[in-house]
Amino acid sequence: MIRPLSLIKPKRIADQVLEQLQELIFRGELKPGEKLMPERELAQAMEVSRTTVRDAISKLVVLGFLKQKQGQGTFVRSRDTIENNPFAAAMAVEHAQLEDLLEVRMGLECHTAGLAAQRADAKDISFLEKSIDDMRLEVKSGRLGTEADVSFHMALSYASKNPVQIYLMKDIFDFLFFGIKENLKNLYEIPSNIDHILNQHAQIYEAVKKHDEDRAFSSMQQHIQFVLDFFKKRPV
Amino acid sequence: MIRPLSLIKPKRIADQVLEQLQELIFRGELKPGEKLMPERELAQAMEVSRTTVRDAISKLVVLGFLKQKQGQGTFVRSRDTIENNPFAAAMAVEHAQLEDLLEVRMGLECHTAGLAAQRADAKDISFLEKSIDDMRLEVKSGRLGTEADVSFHMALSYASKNPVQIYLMKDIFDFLFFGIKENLKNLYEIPSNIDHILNQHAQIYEAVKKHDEDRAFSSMQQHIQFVLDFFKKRPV
DNA sequence: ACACTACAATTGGTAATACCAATAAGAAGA
DNA sequence: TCTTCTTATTGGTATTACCAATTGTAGTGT
Repeated sequence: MIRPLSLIKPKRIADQVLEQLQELIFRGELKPGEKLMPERELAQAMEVSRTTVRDAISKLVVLGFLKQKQGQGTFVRSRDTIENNPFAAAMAVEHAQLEDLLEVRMGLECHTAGLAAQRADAKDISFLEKSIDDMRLEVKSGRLGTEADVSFHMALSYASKNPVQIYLMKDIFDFLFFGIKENLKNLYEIPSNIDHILNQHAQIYEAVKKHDEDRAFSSMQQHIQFVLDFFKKRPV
Repeated sequence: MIRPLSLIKPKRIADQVLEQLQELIFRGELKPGEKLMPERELAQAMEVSRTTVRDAISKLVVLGFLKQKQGQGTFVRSRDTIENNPFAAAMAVEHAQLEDLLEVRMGLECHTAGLAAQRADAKDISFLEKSIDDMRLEVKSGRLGTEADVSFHMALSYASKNPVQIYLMKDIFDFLFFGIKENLKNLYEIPSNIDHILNQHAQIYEAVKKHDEDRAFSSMQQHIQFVLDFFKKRPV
């Protein structure tokens, strides 16, 4: 046989069920937050076993499309939070806490701050400065200031001139501010916290500007420790 | 109730099974390509139902850590492709260098070493020790010793008790040792390098064992700096 | 009338068992 | 020796029963 025809696909039933459910979600017929039919009803409606339905649902849960709660039901989850985001996946699978992520940031960003102090050029410095100013403006105009906060940390990553570092930080903050935005609100809603954060940013900025590696490191350390302490005292 | 206690975790059985399997894979006791025990045997060995085992395996398949073949078995899969490895994606998209990745490791692993020094228990210590011994054996038997090297760093991650950290490290080493293995050969092919690395591992181990956080940090710093220097002098 | 308790219904989670389907390896036959 | 059939192994599906968490409601007591 020289030219094999388009090969037959082994039609696993669970995959067919998955496709149907996925299509419902993609088309928007099942909207985020909406509750699915019970597994038993789905199985009966599609004339397959509940085992198979659970298999399909289970995959969609891992992929972040669905969320199951025993005793309540299965719900559609807004997908943009987890799309291709390694941290979202890690946090979901390991059911990790926010503090775990902050610990990782502690390692990553302290080192980054040190690198930034070594390598920052005039452009980087001005970006950092602008982020601090923007955050002040945002807060004064009544908003939370989270966007400018992110800008500051991203500017710092860019100043480190390390592309992998930049990539990772982007993933982290995407997750933080689209995945668990609600949790972070607590931090920003307290005015005194904003002042502390602004001061800490300013200290990091000064250290980077003076190319003081050690001080940049320790300033970042204090900054993240502050956030860490806040969430340890205030469990979600 | 003023001070809420540490809330209890009703861990689902399937998740516990998943954790065990994942740890075997992450620690390198199950190597890529290797075949798992049949589902029926796993269920019997853990004294759970096959349904539960399948549930756990199913998740690991979706996550890309396992691959099932009907009639053959379940096999360990390395997540070294850009589809499911964030670092492979970052390196490819940003055309980053190996040194960039090592810089990120510098931040992540130094901090991790410090945490490990604080939190390591007897089990962690023994895993670290075993990894060093294994690496000596691997080298004496003519092999490169890369697998035991990875095991050491993964054992350190586990000692930090931070799930996000563990997950990230797994991704990094999957990429390093199955994505760009060729580049790393240079490092291991020089016997004196192996000696240095073994000594550095031993120093980290001692520091962790004595719960000396600062020394663990600095030992890891020296270790990664050594590797970094090697590749800077010997561009790929 | 209010608050609390107890019970029942709903729904996802686990178990046990049987059988189907694909694969590989070995046995039987040409 | 090669082919073909059988068989054992192993993942995939189905069925049924029961456990566990959640919610709502009816009942009870004050």
